[in-house]
Amino acid sequence: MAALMTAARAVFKEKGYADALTSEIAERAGVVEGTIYRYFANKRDLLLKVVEQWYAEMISDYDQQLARIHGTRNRLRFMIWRHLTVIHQEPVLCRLVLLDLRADPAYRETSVFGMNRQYTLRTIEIIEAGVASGEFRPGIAIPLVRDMIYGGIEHHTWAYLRGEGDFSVDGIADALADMIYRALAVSQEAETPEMSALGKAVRRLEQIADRLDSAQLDSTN
Amino acid sequence: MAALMTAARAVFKEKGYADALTSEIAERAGVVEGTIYRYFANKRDLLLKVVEQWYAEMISDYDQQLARIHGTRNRLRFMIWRHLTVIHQEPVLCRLVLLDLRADPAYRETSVFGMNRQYTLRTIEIIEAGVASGEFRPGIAIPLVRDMIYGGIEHHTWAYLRGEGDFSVDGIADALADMIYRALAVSQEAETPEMSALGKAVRRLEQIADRLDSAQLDSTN
Amino acid sequence: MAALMTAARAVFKEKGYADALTSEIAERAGVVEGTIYRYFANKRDLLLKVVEQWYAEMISDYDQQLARIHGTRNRLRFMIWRHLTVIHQEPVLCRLVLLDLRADPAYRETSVFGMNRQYTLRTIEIIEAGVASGEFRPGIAIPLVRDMIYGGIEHHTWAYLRGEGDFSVDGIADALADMIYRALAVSQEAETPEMSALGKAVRRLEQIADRLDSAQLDSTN
Amino acid sequence: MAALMTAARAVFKEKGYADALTSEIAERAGVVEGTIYRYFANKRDLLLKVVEQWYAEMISDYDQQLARIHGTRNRLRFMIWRHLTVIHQEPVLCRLVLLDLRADPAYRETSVFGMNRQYTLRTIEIIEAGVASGEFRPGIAIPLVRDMIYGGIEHHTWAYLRGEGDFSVDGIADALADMIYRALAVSQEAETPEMSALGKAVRRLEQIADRLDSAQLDSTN
DNA sequence: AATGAATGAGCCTTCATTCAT
DNA sequence: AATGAATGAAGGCTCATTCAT
Repeated sequence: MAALMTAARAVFKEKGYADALTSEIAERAGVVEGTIYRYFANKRDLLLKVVEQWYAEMISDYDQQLARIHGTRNRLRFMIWRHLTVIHQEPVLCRLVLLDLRADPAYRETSVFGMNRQYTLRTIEIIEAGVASGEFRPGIAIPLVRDMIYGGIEHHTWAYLRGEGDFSVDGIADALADMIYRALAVSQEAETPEMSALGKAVRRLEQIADRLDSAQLDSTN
Repeated sequence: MAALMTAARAVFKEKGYADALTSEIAERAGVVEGTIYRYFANKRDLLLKVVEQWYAEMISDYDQQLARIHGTRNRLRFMIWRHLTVIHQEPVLCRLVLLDLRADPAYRETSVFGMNRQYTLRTIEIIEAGVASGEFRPGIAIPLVRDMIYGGIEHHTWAYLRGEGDFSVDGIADALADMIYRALAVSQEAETPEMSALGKAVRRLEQIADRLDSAQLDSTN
Repeated sequence: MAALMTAARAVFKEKGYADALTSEIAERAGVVEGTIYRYFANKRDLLLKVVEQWYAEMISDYDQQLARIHGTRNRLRFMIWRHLTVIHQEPVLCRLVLLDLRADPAYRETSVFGMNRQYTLRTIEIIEAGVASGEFRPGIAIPLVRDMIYGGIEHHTWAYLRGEGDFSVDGIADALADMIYRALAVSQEAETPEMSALGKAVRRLEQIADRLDSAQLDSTN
Repeated sequence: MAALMTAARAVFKEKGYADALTSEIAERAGVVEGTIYRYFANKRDLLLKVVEQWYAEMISDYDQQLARIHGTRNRLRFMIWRHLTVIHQEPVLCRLVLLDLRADPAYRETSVFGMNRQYTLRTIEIIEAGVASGEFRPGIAIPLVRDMIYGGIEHHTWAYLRGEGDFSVDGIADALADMIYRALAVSQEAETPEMSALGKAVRRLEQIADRLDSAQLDSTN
């Protein structure tokens, strides 16, 4: 039931999982507590369904945006930037996933586990494509790279997830994307001042080209 | 009191924080429950003290071992390998830190926060030394590198922390150390004469980009 | 829930507040402990509700009886006599109010505070009416008179409230009513033996008239 | 031990009895907890001794001041004013006596009970002297007067004892002393000749009342 | 006289879940 | 489909007092 999902999402966002009361969720949805159990096996199942829906929204959004971005470096940066944005916008839901779902022994049997796989799959595909095109070295431990990205972001944003201070989505995205790119790139010769400047110019042009693509898409819809 | 710390550590390792009973801790230490509260403010304080002691042991061990290891790459790999080893040997205590301590809003005021800083400080110093010696590039976002290392490890070992399967300490240590090294190392190539021509090309590209940017801005406003 | 209120009242009367166990209250009401907390915020709230109900009973009883009693002196004596009777019949509940409720810093925000106001309001109105009719002096500090009455009664019955000995409701009522009347009456000439005897006779006749009134009321219902 | 008494009095005044910790009392006295029990049977005994000492100070002070005050009315007012002053200056200690000592079933066996007797004895003696000198009526229920005074004051100052607002020592002393005086004073008027006729009328009324009483009894049985 | 470490019993409260209506 | 009243298990914490040294 949509009203229950909406109510649950709101309450979970305000209170977190443990402090969210089924009674409050029911009240906000305009039903009695017992009704929850007609649609959801238990409170945890309700959380699972809420997070599932959230992931579905995110994945769909990723695909739309990613379709307009070209170049391994840009796409990689986008994935990082987008994930940082999610954390920045929904810290409480992120905490729920990290603490209440991922830590559960049954997490792997969970639908959210699968959706998270999908969620990070784009990053892996970008890296694989980079390897295939020769832009990245062969023999890279790709899952480990994925963990460096997502784990690095998670680690870096824990204070924010805890409710302390803030962080710069763009700044972190730039620095992290650069570092990951360097770790994977086939040669490291690029670091003369001229090559660095060339890289920047090329990236600018690519971004402009992306924007032109998007503009075209928008005008045709 | 040592007996209480030992007992608490054992019970926390077996049951986790929430499922650890103060009554069981007291019983194993051979005292009554009330005695716990002469030495510790509450159950959480007991956890804090246990983790503190554990960190102290680890930090001391690190320093002893690190003194014998030379070379940036070796030292970096050691830090990674050692952390992986800790997770491999004490997954439950690691979970406690990750889930029960780090997520707490008061974590920053905690002694464990400070010890964790110390714990990762070695890694930061190694990187700084690498930069100072010219082995690593200048201008590296060192805290972010730290987060890639520890967050990457954490992310990679979550299944194990959850109690699923196993992981290869040495394999991960090698792959991760290599990746981090590449991300930080200066380029091996020297500057070539043709680079001056590159500079000219770059400047031309930048001018094109500027023109395109201006054109877009005009049409969208 | 009525059963819980009944059970709670009984247990509070037997054990006092601190020694009353929620488990026993629940058991006597034939429900489980948790059920208490569906109807009452906590143990103290339960006490509050029990005392509230008791006050409501008393106030209603007062009004019924007071309607049949005429004459300032008689009405004043009735209020005193009735309060003494309450203490005589329910010493433990009175102790609860005096020690556990009235001493609480939040007492003033309590519903019982308001009901106690109502409870003593009758006395104040009787005195006010006495002043209005010229029977009592003008300029009397009425709240202080109320405190002399209720405080005097309380002070006088503390040994009984403590469980020691007994006291004569009628004797104290007579003596106290007389003293209060004297303190308030407009002239004190009445104290010749003849006037004293006259007063007694008149009061007897008034009481008989009251009884006749009541009898008539009863026979018409 | 004086240091313990001083420390205990301070802590009791700050925290009240229940919230006063023996550990804090010991600490302030510069001894360890166990030492308390060398001088006092238990925490309650410590409270008793502290209150005893306080009463002794007060009684001595009373006697000094009372020696200089003459006239029944003045002496009575002084007793009232002095008691109000005590409450005004030491509300917490007063609460301790009222709630923690007086309510105790063993209060009567307590030394404080006796001292409180002494404390109020002065008031009783003043009234007795008033009766002996003919200033007050004979046949007064003196203990009840004492209760009206001390109970009235207590009732009137409960809000203050609870920590709410303030009260005027002098204003209340005046009003209460006046009221008590009126309640006790003999009538000012002398007997008049017509009173003998009144006697006859009274006797006739009594006879009517007797007949009515009998009639009622007959019809209801 | 003083220490100070150890005692130890006991109860209020929570809230997801159920199931007869 | 919805109600909503009832369930019921479980555990951290306190602090005055003791007693061997």
